[in-house]
Amino acid sequence: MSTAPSATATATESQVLAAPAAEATRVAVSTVIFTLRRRPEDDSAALVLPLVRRTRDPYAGLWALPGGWLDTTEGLDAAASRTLGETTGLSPSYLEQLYAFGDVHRSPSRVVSIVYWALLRSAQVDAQVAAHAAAGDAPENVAWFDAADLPTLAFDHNQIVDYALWRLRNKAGYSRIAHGLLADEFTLAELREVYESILGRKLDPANFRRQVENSGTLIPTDGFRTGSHRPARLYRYNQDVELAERGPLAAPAPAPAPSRASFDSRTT
Amino acid sequence: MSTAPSATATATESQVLAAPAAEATRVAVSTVIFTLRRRPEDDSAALVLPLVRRTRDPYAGLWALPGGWLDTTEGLDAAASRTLGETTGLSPSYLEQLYAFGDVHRSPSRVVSIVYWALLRSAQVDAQVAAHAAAGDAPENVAWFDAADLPTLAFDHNQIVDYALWRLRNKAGYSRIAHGLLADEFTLAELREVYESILGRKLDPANFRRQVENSGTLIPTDGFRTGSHRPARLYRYNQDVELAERGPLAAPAPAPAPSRASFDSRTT
DNA sequence: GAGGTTAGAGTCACCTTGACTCGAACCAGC
DNA sequence: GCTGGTTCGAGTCAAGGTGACTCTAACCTC
Repeated sequence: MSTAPSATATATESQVLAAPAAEATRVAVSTVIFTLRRRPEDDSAALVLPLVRRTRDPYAGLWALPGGWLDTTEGLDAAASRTLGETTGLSPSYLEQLYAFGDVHRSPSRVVSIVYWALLRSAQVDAQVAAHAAAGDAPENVAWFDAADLPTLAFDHNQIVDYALWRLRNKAGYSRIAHGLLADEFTLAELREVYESILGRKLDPANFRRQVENSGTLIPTDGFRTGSHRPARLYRYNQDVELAERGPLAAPAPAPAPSRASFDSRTT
Repeated sequence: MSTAPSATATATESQVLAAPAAEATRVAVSTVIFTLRRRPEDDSAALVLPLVRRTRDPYAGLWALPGGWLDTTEGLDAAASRTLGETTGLSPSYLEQLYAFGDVHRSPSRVVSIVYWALLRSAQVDAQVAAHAAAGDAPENVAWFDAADLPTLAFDHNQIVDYALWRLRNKAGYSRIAHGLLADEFTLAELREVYESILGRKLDPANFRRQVENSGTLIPTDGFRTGSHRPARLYRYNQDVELAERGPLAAPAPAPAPSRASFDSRTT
């Protein structure tokens, strides 16, 4: 079975099989999906993303972003969720369109890729992976890579990941994007660690607390996280604030089934 | 997500091989292009954009964004420039990808539209229109509309324009986008008027001057604009600063012939 | 020459931010 | 059960940016 999901991934952007219909342009959908993983060595948090090893010819053997062809009966958002699920078994907590790549020579055949970027909560990764393992359909040919240390990828996917990382860092500065990487309840230290790993620099705990408390996006709970030194209060995101900064794509947007275009979607 | 991975793979492969000509998804490119026009009545500046009246059936008679089909031999940026030129005779001073719209029901047939947004200097509009009129190939069925007061457009184009306006306003806050609407040399009052018409509110002249002077993006010239009261110094944009905020798409971006992805491209 | 208008500089209060200090609460080791 | 170490969480202070405002210089028109 192993080859099944990877076949899907391979079909992405290949068109090798037949070079059909002479010169037809085809539309693919790919997703750059990040989550946080703890490095064993220094116990720091690192951004990681899943890649799929290609088994067919354009760039066979190389790693590529999960994706697939756009189906004629589904919207772009739905296609991103579907292809991500088929290739990796994952479903994101946040999903947003990144960019459309359509250079003539980015693939041997003519392919326009609508690329999404997504976030995943760490706990969800383990749960979803475990579920698939139990069901016996664990996706093969999928591996997780440190976003800061990628090999050479198929197509223009290195460039795409760079752009997604840049967008993530940018967006972390003015939106509540970090929620997509955290569980429902979290301590301020955990939230701060997410921002530190995204932005790549240390933040002052006191100042971070002041800023995030004044932003009005957090509501304190009665819970505390204990286990090491002084207990830290648990917080939860205020669901009422998220609509603030959104653009006009918010409501009537192409937002089908598993998509969750929450937060601010300032797109940049 | 798939029930059985093998089934998924099969479906995808058969789709690839079948190359369903009947239901093929097609890729279109459209552009929302803004310029400033002076309202005769109150002498204020207004954002206007050109629309094309449809002569064929989906939404025949309604106004739509200029655009056309993506050619197999051109990149997305090139297609945006080309279709814009073919339909309106205009070529923009700034061009950036906006969003890919791919809802299933946004058109009777299946169309994915890669939409760009662009800016045009007012002087260029007159020059280009005059050039086409002299050459006898003035585009028909093109009219300019106030961006704040549009009729019902074809397809989902009203929503697209709203999104482009939102992006323009957003971007005006942190980039030098206004340069795309001004001539090479301009006074601070002219620059301020551009921002005021984009943002829709008055700005304090003194504070505006202080901010823009400290930003380092302007270089004063020796010229003055005279004619009304005290002469105002002419400024010019500092071409060295623009690379600052750009993302990784800057250099290797799909930036072909007439495209000019200058300024900051923070995408939102 | 007088009055009006715009350019451009300066002042002041307020807010945000980074850097830093300090006490409170808890854990681990002795 | 005491002590030292660590983290939480509150507070202080200076620096820089911003909005609101004032003031003078330079030019226009009548």
